Amino acid sequence: MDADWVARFADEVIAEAERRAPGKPIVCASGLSPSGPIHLGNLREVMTPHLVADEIRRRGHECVHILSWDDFDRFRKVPAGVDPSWSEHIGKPLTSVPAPPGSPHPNWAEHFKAPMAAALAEMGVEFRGISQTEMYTSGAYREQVLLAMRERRRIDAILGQYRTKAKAKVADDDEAAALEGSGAAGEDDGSGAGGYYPYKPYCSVCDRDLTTVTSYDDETTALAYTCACGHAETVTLAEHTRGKLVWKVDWPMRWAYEGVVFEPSGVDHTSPGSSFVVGGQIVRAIFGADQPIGPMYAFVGISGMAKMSSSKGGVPTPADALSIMEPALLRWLYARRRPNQSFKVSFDQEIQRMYDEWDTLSRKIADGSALPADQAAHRRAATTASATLGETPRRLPYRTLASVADITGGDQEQTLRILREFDHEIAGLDELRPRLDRAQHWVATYVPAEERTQVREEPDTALLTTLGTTERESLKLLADGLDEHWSLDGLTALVYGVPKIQAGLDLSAKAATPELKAAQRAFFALLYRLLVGRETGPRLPTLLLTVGRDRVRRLIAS
RNA sequence: GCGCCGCUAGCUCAGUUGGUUAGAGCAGCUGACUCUUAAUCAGCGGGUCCGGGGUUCGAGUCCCUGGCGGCGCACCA
Repeated sequence: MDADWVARFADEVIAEAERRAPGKPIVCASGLSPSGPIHLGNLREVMTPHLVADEIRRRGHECVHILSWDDFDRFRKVPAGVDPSWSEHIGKPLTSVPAPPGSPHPNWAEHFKAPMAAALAEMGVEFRGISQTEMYTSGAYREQVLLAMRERRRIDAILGQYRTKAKAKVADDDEAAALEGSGAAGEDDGSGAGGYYPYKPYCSVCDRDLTTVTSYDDETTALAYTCACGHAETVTLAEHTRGKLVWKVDWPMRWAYEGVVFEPSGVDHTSPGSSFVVGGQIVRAIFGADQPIGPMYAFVGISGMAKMSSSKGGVPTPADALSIMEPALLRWLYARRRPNQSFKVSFDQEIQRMYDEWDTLSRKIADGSALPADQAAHRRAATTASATLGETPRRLPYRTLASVADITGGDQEQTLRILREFDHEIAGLDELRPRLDRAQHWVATYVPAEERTQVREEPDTALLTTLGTTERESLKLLADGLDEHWSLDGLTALVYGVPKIQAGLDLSAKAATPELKAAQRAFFALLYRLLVGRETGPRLPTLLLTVGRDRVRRLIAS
């Protein structure tokens, strides 16, 4: 049996589920707020339960992974890059805010949910999405809402244990004064004159949550509120559906409602008084259910996209990552590290090393030499309980594909011709996809222009005129040999052979004296300077083939 | 102030409920190769498991205590 972190959580969850509700499907959960682009950090909120749920299914247990879309949350702020006029929607549910201009989606929440759902599908993540807007507005949580309101004083007391601001500080004047002086805003006191209420209605006139509950009657469920827009009314909570429980009550309510056994959360929920800690008390005391097993996951960083992300006005999303790597690789990044460990998703050169590691691991899996934990991570990345993720039929190294994409600029014909020199059995580019597409996209989108290979348009006459006779001779030898040696192997022999001939040796002589090696190195550097204006570049045979005979001759003619 | 997490090879990390001689990848070194540019293949070396105390026949693993680093919280979802 595997002993990686996923298997250990699965052990724990299965045992706990047996204790709580024997024989029932096991529930793992994720929650996402579609208030903006859903990034790679948020993906961990989904991948962690996904991997655990998938392991549970592999073991033959019935398991459902629910993904709660917190689309009934309030629209909090207008992100940079969006028309400031959207500020009029602040306070409305995310599903009532218009999508950003040009979006094909009906509202703000849908605009950000859609790409995430597509990325998850591509990654083989199966889940049951639950719109909180639908749940609340359909009255699904009716009983729970009424219960929470009935128990508001006990909820208030639980929350009160963690409240440190001035309100409850009648006992210690000095400390209260000190807190006042610390600059914290003291005006937003959730519990108004009428007391504490865990339910917040959206105003029936302006649809914003700038409301204050002023009274509630347990018998009739009559709830009176006022809104900052001037509206005031009394509704019957037993029939009202345009409002929600405050977050710290909402979350534990859903744990109980869905019977969640496993739901991780970000490290920002670890503090005393945070929603996970308070939620644990509330779910037990008010809703009579247990808190899920909930590991805290660390943040996911990125590398190599600092400039891009700021210019695009956002952080990279799973879709961005999938544009430069295959789904299995992205899954692997989340499977190989324990949740409490942070890691980075690479958009820079690191991705090449990442792919090398992945290919090496795949080979070790094939010949059985991989370590158990590595085997587990690989299997979780490449397959799920119900599917095998699509993979590239013929897998050439990512760095090779990237290098070819770099010098061909994505030209199909040239790409095929050059790659065939690496692997003669390639029938067509299709069998190199989708890895080839990802590598090409990476080069085109994320490799900085100054690191791209740029073949010179015109000869470097300034350099050519300074060359000595030996160098001129070497260039002539190369130019004269191009026709005869026009293949990957032939050109390899030629570029190494030119310095040999100049040293009085035969083209194919076996010799590797330090002097000859130095001469070869110098010759290569000269060719790079003349062809691409730098000291180094892609392997010369590859480069020469790509540039073409005539252009090579033109660039090195002295 | 309160709380969470981390500290194992040069780097990134594995190390079930304590149990032989603490393992991988990358980097490094050596060798092979007419294949330079972070090529490929084969092999090798490399650790005071943050410090101190304790429990135990036995501690990287458990307890206590210091240190360093990262992050979060104070009636926001």
